[in-house]
Amino acid sequence: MPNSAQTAIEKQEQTPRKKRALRVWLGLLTSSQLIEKQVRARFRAEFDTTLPRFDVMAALAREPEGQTMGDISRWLLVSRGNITGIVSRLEADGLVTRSRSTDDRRTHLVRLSRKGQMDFERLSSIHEQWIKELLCGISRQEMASLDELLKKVKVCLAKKDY
Amino acid sequence: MPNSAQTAIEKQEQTPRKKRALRVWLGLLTSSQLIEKQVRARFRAEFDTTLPRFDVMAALAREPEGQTMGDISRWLLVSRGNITGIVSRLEADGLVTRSRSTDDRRTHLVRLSRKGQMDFERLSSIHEQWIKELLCGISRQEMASLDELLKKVKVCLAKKDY
DNA sequence: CTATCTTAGTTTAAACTTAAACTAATTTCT
DNA sequence: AGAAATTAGTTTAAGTTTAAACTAAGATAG
Repeated sequence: MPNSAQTAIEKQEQTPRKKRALRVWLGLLTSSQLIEKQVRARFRAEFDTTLPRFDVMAALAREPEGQTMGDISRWLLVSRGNITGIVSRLEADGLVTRSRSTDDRRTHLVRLSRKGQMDFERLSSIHEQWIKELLCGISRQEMASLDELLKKVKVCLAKKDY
Repeated sequence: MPNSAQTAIEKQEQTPRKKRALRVWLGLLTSSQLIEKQVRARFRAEFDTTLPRFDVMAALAREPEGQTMGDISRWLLVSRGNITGIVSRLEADGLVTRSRSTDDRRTHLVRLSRKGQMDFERLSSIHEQWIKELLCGISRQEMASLDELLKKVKVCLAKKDY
């Protein structure tokens, strides 16, 4: 019975591989969640703002010329409708401006207001500090490996369109 | 001016370290988000269910005796109120049962129903397969390193109570 | 004993998130 | 040019998520 023997070997190989992948996935998820919880709590406690608001502002800060709703949505990997809501609230608070583009009248150009820029600079600097402190137990080499491995994971995932 | 010279050196050291931590954090976040998007879309398309529902069922499947709302909440790193909502919907669909504990009448014991168990086994097996496929570009060694590094990150974060 | 403190769970309000339907503007095809 | 397909953004409905307020049950301390 070479067939059933082969099956047994395959099983022996395959089950651990599945488990390893699952472990990695749970590890990624848990690490992200732990950091996110910390950052979220600090944004609320110290600046009375939220992580999604910060994320949108960070996306905008990357492009002083402004970005469209679609740009932000793709950069942050969230839905367009989601961005509509967050940008609306930021606009109501005077942190961003939204203006219709003249050449393509479908697109809206969003950019940080003066106040938005100032607020973001403050938040951004302290946010960086938080992350540094949260990961202070990880050595330079470990960070580099992690960075490298995560890049591989991203490349590997980028190909899978569902 | 030994002081300003020292400051310059510190700056040279410090800025890269901050940036490295930030890169790692963004890498973790993006990887998680990419996997999560895939899994979420597949759960919806193939089983007409959601990731949070699956997560709660997975937590329950770990303990056939049942778990309290607080257990689930702590295991999944989400708020108790959140669990109340998801468990209520799962209960309405006949996938879990909720019963008051007799010795401590504050706690409710939640467990998978027969139907819940059967559904979960099916979902769980295919879910494992998805994750394996999504991470198929990562070698055994790389998975092992990643697992190790993520464990370190978790240990390092577990100490930081805010 | 009973007043106080803590813990388990729910409820509430607000924000976030998604997928899907929709509107408006642009592009493509004929 | 005009119809059809595509794209950008919003809206909607349902579910997820949190923090904070609340209810009820148990534990503690006087």
